[in-house]
Formats: sequence, structure tokens, C-alpha cells
Amino acid sequence: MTAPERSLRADARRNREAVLDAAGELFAQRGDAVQMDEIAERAGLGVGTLYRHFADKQALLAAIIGRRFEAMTALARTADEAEDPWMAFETLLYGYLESAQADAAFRFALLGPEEPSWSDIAAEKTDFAAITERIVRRAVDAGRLRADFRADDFILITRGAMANMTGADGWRRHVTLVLEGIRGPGR
Amino acid sequence: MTAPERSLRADARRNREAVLDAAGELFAQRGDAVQMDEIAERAGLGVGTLYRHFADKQALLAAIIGRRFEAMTALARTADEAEDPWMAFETLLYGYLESAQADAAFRFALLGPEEPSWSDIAAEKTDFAAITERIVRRAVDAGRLRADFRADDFILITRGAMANMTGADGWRRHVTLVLEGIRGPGR
DNA sequence: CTCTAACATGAACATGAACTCCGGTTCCGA
DNA sequence: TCGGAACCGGAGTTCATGTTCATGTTAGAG
Repeated sequence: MTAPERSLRADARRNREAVLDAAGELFAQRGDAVQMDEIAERAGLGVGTLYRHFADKQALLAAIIGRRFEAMTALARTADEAEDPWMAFETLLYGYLESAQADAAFRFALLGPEEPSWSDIAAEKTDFAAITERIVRRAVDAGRLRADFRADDFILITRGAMANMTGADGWRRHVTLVLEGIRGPGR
Repeated sequence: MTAPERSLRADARRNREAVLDAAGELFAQRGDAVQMDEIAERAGLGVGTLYRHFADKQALLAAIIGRRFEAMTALARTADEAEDPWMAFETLLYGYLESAQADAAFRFALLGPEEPSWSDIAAEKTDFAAITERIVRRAVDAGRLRADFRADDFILITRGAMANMTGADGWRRHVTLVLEGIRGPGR
């Protein structure tokens, strides 16, 4: 996220917003496969203007992803307000995954092997990791999650579900299997 | 896989093999991020030679992936020979995933949203899908897998595990969670 | 209203990677 | 041994996409 310096000229601020909106929609649809020219056109601006506001494509992407992480933090906070620990966990899990489904850029950011990983950055700039940890702990303490379940496992199952987000909603089935386990009653 | 026409000149056959070996190793390490020039150098050949044997990068990749799918089919066949249905299932599952771990190109091919998907192609050209289906059915019939478990679910959990193959072996933990379920004993 | 610093524009440029092309080389049947 | 068809090499072409910059435009303070 590039610094939101104070006192931007009115038209500049308006354009910055337009870039963010256009990039947000396009990145959400097609991940970072979108081209800068496309974003500029969608925003009704020239490419040069994108570069006035963001150093490069990566910086623009970072701004978008950062936004999503803030929304995720808000979601986690809301989920944590539920009295029932399991309800809190489920709200977080499905809310997180539905956001990922709606935003390809967010999904790729989380699935990719970048270094350092986006989730690390998120941990530093937001409270997402901390809140998730609390929600997990609550569910474990209530006996609703296996005793050795950790916040890292949340990342694991979450990545697993996101990997099944091509077409349809196979990811819901995946989550079901993970929640209930795939074993049968056999001896 | 480009046709393995009969009676290739001796040097041509040798070079074709060298290309396949070099590409196999490099693709396995870094997925399709490797460049044609790199493969050529590793094989000790000029790029032109790669293009004599394979129409384009995609075709070369396809040849490599095809090889892996044949190996997977052999693995499935072996697994299916186990008398114990659960043993057969586990052998297939872990064998498949360990191969995926060792080969980035294979992994990306399976995780990517290509159209048609590689698994569809595999189903047409090999017996992998059919054998997997039989193994799954055996485990279900024996009550070792939940009654509604389908071959599609194998793909699901398999993709989920592969998404956790960046660094370390988080994927093993993921598989453990899926096999055992993440729920606790709480009411 | 005026003036200028801030801003916008988009054609031109830089980069990188897939792929082509043809002069030179090698295999192999006769 | 020899002819020529098959094959090889790798510099150069092409194409796609991110990024720059010289020129023109405007907001907004004075």
C-alpha cells in the first residue's frame, strides 16, 4: 500500500480512487493476469496516471490485497463476537473462503509461494492472525476442534479449500469432508 | 505427447531422449517457469532442436506430464493389488502426493484451471481414473471411507494437499487432518 | 483573473521469452 | 566411399507487456 499522503489535489484523489476501483474489480476477476493498459482504460485514464499513483504493478496489487486483508480483519473481529465458539469458527472459515472465492487476486496471493508470504505481511499490519488464533483457541477449549488444532491448521485447510475453487463450488464439499473427516465406521 | 514415430535417426532419438530428460528435471524443479533456452543448454543442444521434436513449449510440457500420468497409473495398479482396501487407498493417496511433491510441473498441471483439465486427459489416455474409482469403491464397501465418498472427492483432497506443498511438509499434516477430521469430542 | 506547480496523457521504449530460419553437419543406405 | 535426406545450432525475429517521459492540461492559491 503506497502512502496515502495528505492533501492530494482533488482530481488526483478522484483518479486514485478510480484506479483502485478498476484494479480491484479486474484483479478480483482474473488475478494478476490483467494488464496495466486494461486497468487504465477501465478507469477512464491513461497508463501514465496509474504510475503516478503506484510505483509499479506490484504496488498496485499490494494496495488491493491490503484492502482485502483489512476487510478480513473486520470479518474476524465480527466472528469473534459470537458467544458460541463453534459459530465463531464457522463464521470466520466460511466468510474467509467466500471472500477468496469472490477475489482471484486475493486467492492467488494466499496460494502463491511468495516470499515473504502475504499472510506474514497481514500478521504484521493487521490483527487478523491474532484474532484467528483466539477464535481457534476458543473452539479447541470448548472441545469443538481437536485438541491439537492450531492456527496454522486454519491456514492449511483454508489453502486446501481455495485450491478447489476452480469452477462450481467443489470447495464446499472439500470443507465438509475436512470438518467431518472422510473415515467410515469400519473396524 | 507427440507421436513416437518409428525409425528416427539414431542421433535424433538420442537427442529427443536428452530433451525429455532435461525438461523433466527442470520442469519438476520449477514448473513451467523454465525457459526453452535453459532446457536446450541443460540437454547440450540448441533450441532449434527442441522445436524439431516438439511443436512448442506446451507440447514438451505435455510429453512430460503424460509420462508422469503413466507412472501414476502404474502406481494405482500396484496399490490396487493390496488385499486390504484401506492399505490400497493409503498407498495410492500417499504415492500420488509424494510424486506431486517431487514434481512441480505435475503439481501445477493438476492444480491449474486449464481447460480441458489434465485429469480429463489422463482419464482418456490412461486407466488412472478407472483404477482410482475401483480403489475408492473397495474402501467404501469395506466401511473404511464414509459411504458417500466418491472418486471426485479423491481429486478434492488431493488438490487440497498439493496446495500445501510450499516448503516443509505441511501437506502431511493436512492429509492427517482430512483423514481424521478436525472435530473434537465436544457435545 | 492569473500563474504555476501538480497532474494527466499515450506513443514510444525496454525487456524478456517463445519461436524461426537457413547455413552447416551428420547419419546411413547403397 | 559417397550422396543426399535428415538433422542441428543459435543468432535473430516477433510478440506481448510493463514502464517512461516529453508535451499538454487543470486545480486552486493569491
